[in-house]
Amino acid sequence: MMDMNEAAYMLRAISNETRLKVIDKLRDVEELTVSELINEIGCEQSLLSHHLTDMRAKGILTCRKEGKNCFYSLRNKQITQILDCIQSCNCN
Amino acid sequence: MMDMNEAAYMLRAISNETRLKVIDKLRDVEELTVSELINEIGCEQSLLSHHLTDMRAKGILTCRKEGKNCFYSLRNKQITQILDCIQSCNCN
DNA sequence: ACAACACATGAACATATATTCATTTGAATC
DNA sequence: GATTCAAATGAATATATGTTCATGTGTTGT
Repeated sequence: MMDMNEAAYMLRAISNETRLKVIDKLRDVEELTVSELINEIGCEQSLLSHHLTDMRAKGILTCRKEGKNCFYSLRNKQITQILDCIQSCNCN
Repeated sequence: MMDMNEAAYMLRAISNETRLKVIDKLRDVEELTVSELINEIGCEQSLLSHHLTDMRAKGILTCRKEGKNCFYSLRNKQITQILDCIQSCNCN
């Protein structure tokens, strides 16, 4: 049987508007810098940074540094399926 | 584009160990009483009741009263796909 | 060396969520 | 009608999560 505690932990790590937007933005592109994400999402720098740091710590994102920039990408693209899931559930 | 705020709201409504267990238990059966859920999950009555009430309010569960018992079921079975999703992501 | 840029960090605070405990409600049984 | 059972509710508390603001760090360009 599945570890529901672990599952809940991972779900909590993405159950936030900003975080879902990050995942959505990274859906079809390989990587984006923090600045690009800020512009796309329209979120304050510090707030986004906190979210990114935590998502990285939880294994949802990875980042690659290059000069001044930091390129973020999804560690596992499969996570985007959850977006499709909720949508198809139309639990609204 | 998808409403990420709404999506996050629904995800938050299930991002909890007990709640995921409820969904999991209701996966393959039509309905279960609160007492049955308590036994299956091993959760305190009041705590489970709070979760059930909230999940009902958020449209994840429905319930049918019959005598002393209350039979809970998933409003939309599709929500169980999210469990498969997280599992296949093996984000752990 | 200094300024500007991209991003991270930490502390403080606000808000949301989870948990417990005591009590209540309604239905069934005696 | 008093007791028992199934479940819900409310208040109080604990814990987690989100947000802001000020500051720090490393890098680039001058």
